[in-house]
Amino acid sequence: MIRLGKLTDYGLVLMSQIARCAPAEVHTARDLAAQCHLPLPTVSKLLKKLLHSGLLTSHRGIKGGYNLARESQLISLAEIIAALEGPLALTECSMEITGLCDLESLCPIKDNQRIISQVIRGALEKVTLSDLIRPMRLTAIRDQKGNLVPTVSVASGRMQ
Amino acid sequence: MIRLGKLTDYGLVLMSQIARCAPAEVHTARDLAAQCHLPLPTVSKLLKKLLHSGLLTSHRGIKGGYNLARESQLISLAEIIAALEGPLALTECSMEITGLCDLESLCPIKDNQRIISQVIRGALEKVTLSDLIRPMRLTAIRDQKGNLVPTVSVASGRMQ
DNA sequence: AATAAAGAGTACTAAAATAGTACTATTTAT
DNA sequence: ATAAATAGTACTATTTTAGTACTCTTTATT
Repeated sequence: MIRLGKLTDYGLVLMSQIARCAPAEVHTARDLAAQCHLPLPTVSKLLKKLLHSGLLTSHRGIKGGYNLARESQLISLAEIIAALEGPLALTECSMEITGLCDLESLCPIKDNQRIISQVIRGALEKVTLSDLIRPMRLTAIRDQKGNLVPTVSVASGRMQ
Repeated sequence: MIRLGKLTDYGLVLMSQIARCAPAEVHTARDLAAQCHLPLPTVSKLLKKLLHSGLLTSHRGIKGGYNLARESQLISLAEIIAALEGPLALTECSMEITGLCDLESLCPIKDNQRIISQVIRGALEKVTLSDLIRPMRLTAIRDQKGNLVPTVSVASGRMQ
């Protein structure tokens, strides 16, 4: 329904993996790639992006690595997704094609995008990285078929 | 931040255009294309999808056209977006690549996707088509720079 | 009954964004 | 001094998306 892109997904996995460990522990790109079963170059690329967005800190050289810039309760999904998806890509409507919009005084596409983005961002800002990893460890339950299912009660409970 | 795709955007514009008119009025694909400044084949394609999802009704033959299947207050953005984006595309993780997930008992990608989809869907279900068109007509305000900005107060007010 | 206007359905093509890879430079603890 | 790590850039292939064309079926009007 909403496309997040593989890379964004990978990024969330990486952030979760870091968040699950001790706060002081640093993580090399190589270790994270192995733990998450992802290709190393891709992991490096993602970690750099997350670093530039201020969600991670890094230490270079031997014994270097990455770590969370803040506690996991203070990092929202909105931030992580925004860091990886880039700033909301405006449609080309917002530029020079002004001659087309003669009937409406306001461009409806622009407004729709703005409203929807705001709604989604509002929802994602209320869910933190710690919410994302908590149900996986504590509140996983089994459904009728016996499959483990993480209860979303924590995340969705905060929404309303 | 969240990619909706041009076609989904167009679809929202079409639905809004229909919703703005009198409830009994039928709309041909040709008229909608002209009113929204969109190519006719694309509009046809979108209207068919919306029809199949039960959001529109259609009448064939001359004097035919499309109309909303329900009142605009009863159509949520989640429905429209789901109709146009297709069902949430599961990542390939959910299938036969089971050998990779030996360390974790639960696939973290799957869980993330499920949680995020649920959060976003929950937010979009609370916003209706009538919310989408209302701020454009009634509560548009001007910001510091004098630009018209639709107030999202209606939509975001319903969220919490 | 004929006709024209509308939707219904299918298949194909082109373009753009995404994902992935490779390579080089720089930093730093041992 | 060296090895291990991050930092940065550029390139390529694949996939998805967007767009188009064509044919069939239905139906109000004349």
